[in-house]
Amino acid sequence: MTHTYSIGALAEATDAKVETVRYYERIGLLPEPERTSGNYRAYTGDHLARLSFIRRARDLGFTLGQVRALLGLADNKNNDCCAVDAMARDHLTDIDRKIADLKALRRELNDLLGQCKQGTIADCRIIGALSPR
Amino acid sequence: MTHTYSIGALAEATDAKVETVRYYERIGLLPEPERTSGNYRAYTGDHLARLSFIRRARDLGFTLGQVRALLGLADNKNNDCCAVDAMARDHLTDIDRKIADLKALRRELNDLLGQCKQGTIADCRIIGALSPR
DNA sequence: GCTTGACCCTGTAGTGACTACAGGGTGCAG
DNA sequence: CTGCACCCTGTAGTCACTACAGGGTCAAGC
Repeated sequence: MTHTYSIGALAEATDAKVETVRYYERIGLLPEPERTSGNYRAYTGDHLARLSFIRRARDLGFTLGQVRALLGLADNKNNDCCAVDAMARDHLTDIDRKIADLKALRRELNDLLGQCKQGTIADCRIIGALSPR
Repeated sequence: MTHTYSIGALAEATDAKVETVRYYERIGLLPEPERTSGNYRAYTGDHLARLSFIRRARDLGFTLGQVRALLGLADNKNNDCCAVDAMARDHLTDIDRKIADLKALRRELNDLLGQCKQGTIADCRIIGALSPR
């Protein structure tokens, strides 16, 4: 007798929402499970493994499209590792760019706050910076 | 005779899309302009100033809700500056948190890539890290 | 067996900030 | 006049969820 999971149990085991699990099934990322006599979804350990993979990859910031690709690669053990490598490297490049953008943004806001003298809007350096010159 | 702008001209002047300009009008962020006899929107310099403000604030990462609040503050020159200040500070806190999150993510991906030895999926450290233990 | 509350189901729509498309009208240079 | 760029409205799509409506199922407790 193989152990099955309800959708709530599967969601809890993977720190996902029930609705998210149903969403992943709808978009084809997670295979449809068998159903109980009451029409409840009955997930297996394989579903648990797959969903864990998905959530972990999402936690690492991969898009669902990328997750789909990673799953495809993982499903065939003979695939070359370099495609995974390349995806991770591309993703790292994205992350580096986002960090740089955020740092530039932080610098600019800090500058504006540094000029802020506490008064009325008429004197406000931040509002002034947003307004056309 | 006051100068007016077509939607295309306004969009170009503010580095926005035409569709975005219409979107802002629909959500009430940008006031509806007069129309030409051909039913084309005829924007004024005031619209240009307001849209410039909006785009600039978006560039700084403020949400549209925050932009709406900033516009409200800017519209009354007698408002106290501290509300603007507080919004900018909150935003800075958000940015700091995002940077920290991205850095943690980068560290983790770097670790995984560092362990990557180039082989098949069966040996892949990244796939291994994503798969349940 | 009945009740009740937690959980499940499907279908649909909403979030935020855009973006794209369909189908049709306007303006103007050539 | 023609052709092309631009305009219009209305609707739907993107991404990754998230929420809600209305109804069914399950199981513990009485």
